[in-house]
Amino acid sequence: MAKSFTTREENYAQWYNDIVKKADLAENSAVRGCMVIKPYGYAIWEKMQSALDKMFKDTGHVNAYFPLFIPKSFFSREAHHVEGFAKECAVITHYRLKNDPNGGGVIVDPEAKLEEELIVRPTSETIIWDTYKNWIQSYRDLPILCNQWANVVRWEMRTRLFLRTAEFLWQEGHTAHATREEALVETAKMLDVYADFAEKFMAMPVVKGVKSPNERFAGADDTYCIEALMQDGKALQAGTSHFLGQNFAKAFDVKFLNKENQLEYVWATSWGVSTRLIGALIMTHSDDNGLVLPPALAPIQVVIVPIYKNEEQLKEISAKIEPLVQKLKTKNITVKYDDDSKRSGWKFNEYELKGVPVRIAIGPRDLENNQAEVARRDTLEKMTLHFDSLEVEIEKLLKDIQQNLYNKSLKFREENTRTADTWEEFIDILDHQAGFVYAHWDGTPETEELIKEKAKATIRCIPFNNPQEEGKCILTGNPSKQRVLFARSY
RNA sequence: CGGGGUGUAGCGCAGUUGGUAGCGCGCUACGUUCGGGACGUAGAGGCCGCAAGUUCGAGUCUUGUCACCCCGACCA
Repeated sequence: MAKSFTTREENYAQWYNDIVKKADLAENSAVRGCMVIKPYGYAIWEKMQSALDKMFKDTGHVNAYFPLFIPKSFFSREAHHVEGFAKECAVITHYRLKNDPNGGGVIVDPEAKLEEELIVRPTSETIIWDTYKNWIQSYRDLPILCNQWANVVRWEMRTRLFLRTAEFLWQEGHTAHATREEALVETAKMLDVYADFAEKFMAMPVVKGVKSPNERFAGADDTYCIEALMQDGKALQAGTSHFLGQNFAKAFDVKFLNKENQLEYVWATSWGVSTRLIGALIMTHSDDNGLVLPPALAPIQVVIVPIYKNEEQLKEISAKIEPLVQKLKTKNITVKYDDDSKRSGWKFNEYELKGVPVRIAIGPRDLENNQAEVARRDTLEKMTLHFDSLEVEIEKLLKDIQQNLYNKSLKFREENTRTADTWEEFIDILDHQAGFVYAHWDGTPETEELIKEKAKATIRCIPFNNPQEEGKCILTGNPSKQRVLFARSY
């Protein structure tokens, strides 16, 4: 493994790539900026999907699917939206190829030019609001609480596996409401869902807050977000929930008749999290031995490695293990019994690289004493347990690992959250300690922009329930009412 | 689009003053091993990114070209 994350040196990127590669999560594809998610990486995504999907259903949402292609004209209807996304859109101009009359290959048939170009969705607000227009006439049609699991394309200049790729997988919720208040409640509710998911499943503490106007989603009135701190001290936006006001309703002319028989524009929200969360998971927990997965999202929670010299011993161990595997399975614990012919030492390393939370090793010595060696991935501790107690102990251990990972990350975040009162202090922290910095800001977009330019740090969010305190802006010295959360970020 | 770098076996790399291609990992077979990435022996695997030029001869020199990577610009 490249280098300890605690050094926070510039080769953190190298270290990150190493983990992605060695844990067999993903690789760059032949298509520039696009990523191949390998089976093990995808299995983590599936765990995330199923947990999130259940949370969405529990809050009254349903799944639907909308087109991959969006007519160009839809985009220009919401001015801010088009401005925000125009620079990174993939555009479809033709619908046919033909044999090249001058040579072997095929060329785009110039006669097959589309009358109106199609955009490959970078996000689906426009196509969905064009659709919602037909679904909504009266207040009785509201609310609409839809989610879609989809892929989107944003033609980024520079990409990094999971964190920023040209195509990525995500879910996007799009809701329509009769009142502003109801839409605001929805926006906050879904942010809470994301925060719960991050903390309970990913074991990753997050700061909930609202984005400054500069950092707001293109087309939103407000953007709420969860911000997490990675082990190199950089912040990562892990999820967003947008209050879209009536912007899209107005752009797509979506009105409804209220109880008083008056026409009103519909209120909207949208919210999403993506495969970027896998990147967040890697950068939150991994150590120098590789990936560390929280049990709640680990595709394999327990791996059992037999240690044997010959077929006969293997048979003996397998017979002993079989009932344990069954028992763990009935407790909904995902177990892999790896009786592959690879050497045990090789397997130990392999499963550590892959972040499997618990490893059980069992050999002739253990058979004799009716015991097993149990190793936990988070602390790398090994213990010898009575074989008959394993079923109970493993279950406890998984819970304990989940909690320990959360506690560890929370402690890391707390130790790396600081306050700065002067510009010098602010820069010093960013340069030498990184992490989150609470500092006063005069509240103007111009100052925010200047700080970004000079310090390469952005306002990650203005936390909810942020304590109000008088102070002076670290850059301009103008009066400020509160500290906001700054960091350098991904 | 700027600045830098790299293209040689599946992967990671070496290749001297130009002389016709090698190492490590991995792979295959057999044997010995097996409690923290084992070892031995024998194998398989190459249009040296592509094209043109210089030369008796090019992985190596020249020119062109393509691709990828890193640093910026970009990133709701």
